[in-house]
Amino acid sequence: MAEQDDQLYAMRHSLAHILATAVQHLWPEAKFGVGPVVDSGFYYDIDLGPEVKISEEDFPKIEAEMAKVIESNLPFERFEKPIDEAIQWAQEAKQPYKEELLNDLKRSGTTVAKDLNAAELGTVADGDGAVENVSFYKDGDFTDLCRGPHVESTGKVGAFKLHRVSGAYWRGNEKNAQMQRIYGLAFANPKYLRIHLDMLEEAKKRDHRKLGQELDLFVLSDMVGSGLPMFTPRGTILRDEVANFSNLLRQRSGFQKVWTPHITKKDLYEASGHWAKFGDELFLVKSQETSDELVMKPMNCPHHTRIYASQPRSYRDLPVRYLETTTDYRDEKTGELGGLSRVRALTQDDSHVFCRNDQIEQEINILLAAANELYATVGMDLRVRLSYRDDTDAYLGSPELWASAQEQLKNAVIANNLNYFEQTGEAAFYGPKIDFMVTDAIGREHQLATVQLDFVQPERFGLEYIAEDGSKQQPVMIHCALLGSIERFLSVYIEHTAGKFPVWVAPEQIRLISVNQEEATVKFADEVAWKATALGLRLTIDNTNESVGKKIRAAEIAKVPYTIVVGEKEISGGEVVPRIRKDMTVQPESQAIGIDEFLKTVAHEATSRVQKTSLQG
RNA sequence: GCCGCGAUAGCUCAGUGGUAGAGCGCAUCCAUGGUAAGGAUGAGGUCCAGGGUUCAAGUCCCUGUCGUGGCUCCA
Repeated sequence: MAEQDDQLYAMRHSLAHILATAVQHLWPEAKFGVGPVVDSGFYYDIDLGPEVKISEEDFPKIEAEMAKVIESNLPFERFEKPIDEAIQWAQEAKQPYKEELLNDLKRSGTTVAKDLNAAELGTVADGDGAVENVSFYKDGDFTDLCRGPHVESTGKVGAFKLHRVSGAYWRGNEKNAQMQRIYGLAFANPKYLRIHLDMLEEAKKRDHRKLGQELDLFVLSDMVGSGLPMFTPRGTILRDEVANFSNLLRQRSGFQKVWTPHITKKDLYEASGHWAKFGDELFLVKSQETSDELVMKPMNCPHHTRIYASQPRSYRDLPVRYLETTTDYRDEKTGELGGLSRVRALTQDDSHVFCRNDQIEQEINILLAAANELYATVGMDLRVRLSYRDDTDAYLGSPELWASAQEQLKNAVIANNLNYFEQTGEAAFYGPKIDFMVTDAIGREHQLATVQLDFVQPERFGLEYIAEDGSKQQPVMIHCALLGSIERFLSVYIEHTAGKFPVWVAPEQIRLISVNQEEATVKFADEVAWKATALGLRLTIDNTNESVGKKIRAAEIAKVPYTIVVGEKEISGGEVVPRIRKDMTVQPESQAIGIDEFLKTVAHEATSRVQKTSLQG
């Protein structure tokens, strides 16, 4: 496996080189930046000067040129030059970006600038001092500075396709020149490339922004503003269903709902420390009546500490568990906004536990069990990352407290049979945390929520309880949102399900299609609707003057779980043959069932939140 | 925030300086139907907003708004 991975890496690297070769053939003035291997291919950053703009329309031309290079199957020739000669080469070749890289290599043995923080970028400087020699690769007429490895000749590069072009700053710094980044996809053979392209195609079909439009779930408006989606009746059902479930999973363990206002004096965040850290992300609100400086709340924990601190607490009162599903406001950079994944008004299914140190494990246990059940119910694989502190002094709280807390987190994770991995140095400065990573139906992993221990806010807000011995002690805070933000969760969930929601979340659970508009049909349909509503079901009647075939098609497109057609047969027999959405059943054929029994079964499926139907099972 | 691309009917989109279009949806009428599109007719437009160029701008230029791809992967 590792050998194949190495081979694929060399292929992709070689393709970046070939891309550069082709670009040089087409635009001899091109200045080249870096051309690394990435997840599913490679890219190359290229500066063609302010005049030339490469667009996707140029891809066929570039691909054709690349194909020529590949066809000629020229050997990749590797050679080394002393660093000073290499710099001279870059000057002669008029490659200022390469020259800059080489000068960095000469100076520090790495191209990663110190101020970029190599560790943070996930790269390690590969020399601890100045380098003496650097390597080059050459394919026929084009020579490129490159560490390699490359495949032996240009013919052995597998299957590729240029994917997109975008702007990128030289060395990721917006103060630097903007270059054009050409991305390519590359795989060992055409089959794997095909599979990847199909996956991208599938992801496009499932795009929550597209489905949100098609299924009438949420809308955006120029007049409301960027990053401020509004939810339609259907979308609001989705929100309510998932939020209610998330709440239920905690309310049964003693969490109590609280409510806090959406604007607050900024003093609260000065006390919590958020003002100093996130001040520029807060929306400011001006009072016309008082001199108060208010902000829209960006989070809820400081408020919850105020409720906790509103009365003296005994060790007997702990844990105190608050739950609030509420909207927070954050002024994100406009370029970061998109669909529901990143918004400026985000609704958190937030909760905070205030407990004693010795209660951490038990409390984490409750939350993990809830998360486990939530993600099992929505059918997403869950694994967690235990994020611990490292040995630096960047953390607040005593080392003993940290050690104990980390152990308790781990115990709880093990007790819940969670797939986990541990990572040091990933903790927040105020406490260790558990990150939830979920995998969706097409294999993409998303981080949705975290459980975080917090030793800092209790301190900053002077929280306390009276211990058994009469002394004042500081509680620990546990932050948890199971869904994360509802908007972001829905963006993932809509794509995970491709809009085919299970009965419990489906905005419309049953659609009743009338065969005609006769009085008896209308009356029967109304009776069924009445019964369904009494059972808490969401049923709509399609009594439009259209053909049955057309109405069924409409129900299919709306991805309604159950469709029943009602005409004379059903009225006289009292039975229906439900049309079951394909993903919900393993049985190809549907069977007739009494209408009351049908409704009861669906109602039961909704309350038990199953993904598959038991009908005709 | 920065760079690229885009915004035309409710939706998806065509329209390359000279009379605003199609399909779907919607409305009306005919057909009264049986498990993925029955037929006909019709209504529907601030061509994102503001400014400019031009005899003439949906179309070209500038600014803004909104959307979208990227700006993290290090020779």
